[in-house]
Amino acid sequence: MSKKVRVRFAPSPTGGLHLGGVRTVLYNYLFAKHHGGDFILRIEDTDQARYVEGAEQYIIDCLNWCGLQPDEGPHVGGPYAPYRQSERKLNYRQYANQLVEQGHAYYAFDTTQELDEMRVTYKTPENPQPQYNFLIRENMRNSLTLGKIETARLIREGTPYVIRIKMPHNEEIHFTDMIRGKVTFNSSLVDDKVLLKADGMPTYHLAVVVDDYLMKITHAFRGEEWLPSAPVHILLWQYLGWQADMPEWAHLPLILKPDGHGKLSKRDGDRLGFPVFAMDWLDPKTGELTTGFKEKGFLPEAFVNMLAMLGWNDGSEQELFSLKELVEKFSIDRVHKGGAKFDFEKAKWFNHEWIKNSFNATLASMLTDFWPDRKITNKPLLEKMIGLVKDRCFTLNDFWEQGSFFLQAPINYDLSPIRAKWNEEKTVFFNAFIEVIPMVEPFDAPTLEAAFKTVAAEKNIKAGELQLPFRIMLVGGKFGPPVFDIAATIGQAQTMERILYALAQL
RNA sequence: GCCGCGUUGGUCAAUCGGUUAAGACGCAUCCCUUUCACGGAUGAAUGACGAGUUCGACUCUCGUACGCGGUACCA
Repeated sequence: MSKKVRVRFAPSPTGGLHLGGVRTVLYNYLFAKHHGGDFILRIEDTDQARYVEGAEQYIIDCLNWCGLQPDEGPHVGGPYAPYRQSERKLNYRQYANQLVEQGHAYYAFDTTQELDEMRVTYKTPENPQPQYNFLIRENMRNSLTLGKIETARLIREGTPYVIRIKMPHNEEIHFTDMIRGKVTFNSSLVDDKVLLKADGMPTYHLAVVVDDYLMKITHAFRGEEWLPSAPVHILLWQYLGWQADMPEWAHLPLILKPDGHGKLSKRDGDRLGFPVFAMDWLDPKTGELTTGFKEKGFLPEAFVNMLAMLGWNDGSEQELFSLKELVEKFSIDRVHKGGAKFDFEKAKWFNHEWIKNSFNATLASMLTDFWPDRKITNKPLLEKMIGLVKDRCFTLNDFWEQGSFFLQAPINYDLSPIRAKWNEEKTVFFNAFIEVIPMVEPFDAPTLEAAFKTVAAEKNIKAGELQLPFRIMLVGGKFGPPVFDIAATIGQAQTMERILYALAQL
């Protein structure tokens, strides 16, 4: 019997959840669910310096919005609790000590200052960034150079120390990545990474391995930026004697900035005017607010759909997928190796498609949530309005711009396009038309249009010349769905009222 | 510098040795529409470069170039 699939998403609560992060979760989730497995959320909050209050809840909120609910996690519990690294502290030291006893790791007493000096001393044009490696560790203050007695003394005296992995000299380390195939590294080129920090917290390297083992993770997905540290993790799995349980790895391609090159960052969004976070993120330290896709008026389904297609497709021409369909069709071998540039125009297109395919009633309740300050009491009217304007809305925001005049009389009228050509005949026409409106039965678009044309013919004016004025009277500008649809939707009273108001202005 | 990973139109991308190299976004033109859009149609635009393997290479191999990532007591 094959073991059950268990994948985890392990963010560090240091700020907002950006596109790359959400896509990593998504692929984790899709893979787990596709194979009938569990999706686990683990919080990696060992980085005290960058830990941000509230970021964990924010991550959970984002996952909820996207519909990617974890099966296990700090807020839902599970058999391997706790799911926060900070609450698992004791475990890590135990394993780090084990590695030291086995000779795969050692104590290092070098101060920050000493490390800085080392980096300056050994810096050459050929080696601009010297590493704490098999060569240099011979010249540093660690248990390898100091000897047993001195090491024991320093520890007894409470000298701060870290535990570093002892990378072997000139060994081939290779592993199979589910996306990239076989990847090979030479151990001499990897430095002696710190495993346990002076404060007793593990670094990411120790923590992922220990946590993945203890939580029985079977598949590990992470960004491509982690590929260079994979050999450290592979070795740790071996040294700890857990090789048989090592998860399968998948290093996901990066999401790149639309212009130029490089990883997409928060700054790019600010600079180019689009969100890079799933939801609004208010940084409590700086007070800076970064807008999210949710608040920009994106449907979660569209957001997820768009992200899924940035680096994966099912090989067919289909582009629109629900989360359920994505789960059914996802396959890891179809994930791309190369990074993809983010394109906000395409993202909006996805949202537009999802808006068009959503029911009016669904959109109506979304909009009432989206506009908490705009008291919308007339739900049937809202739904009718949505039906008429949704084809032209790319985000939830657009609905107000495109359809607010259905819900309330326009505040600003731009009469300039008709003012120049205005004349007495037109005033006469509209006065006559108002008389007719109460008699139009039923008050629907075709009947009203017929009445409009009849009056125009009686008054000897071309109906075409009257349509633009009529539109502006109703909506305040040159936009919106067909005029008679608008009139029929807002009703007789509103139609007359708005004509009278505009007539007074003219 | 070193190591790793990449490279099909402007962007997302299909192709798993043989096609006129799909499709989508965006762009352009036309149609629809006496508003603005949506929509429909058409079009321009692609295999980084150089060798090799092969009857045949975008596809396999090698090299070059370029890009990205890493090179922290950050993840």
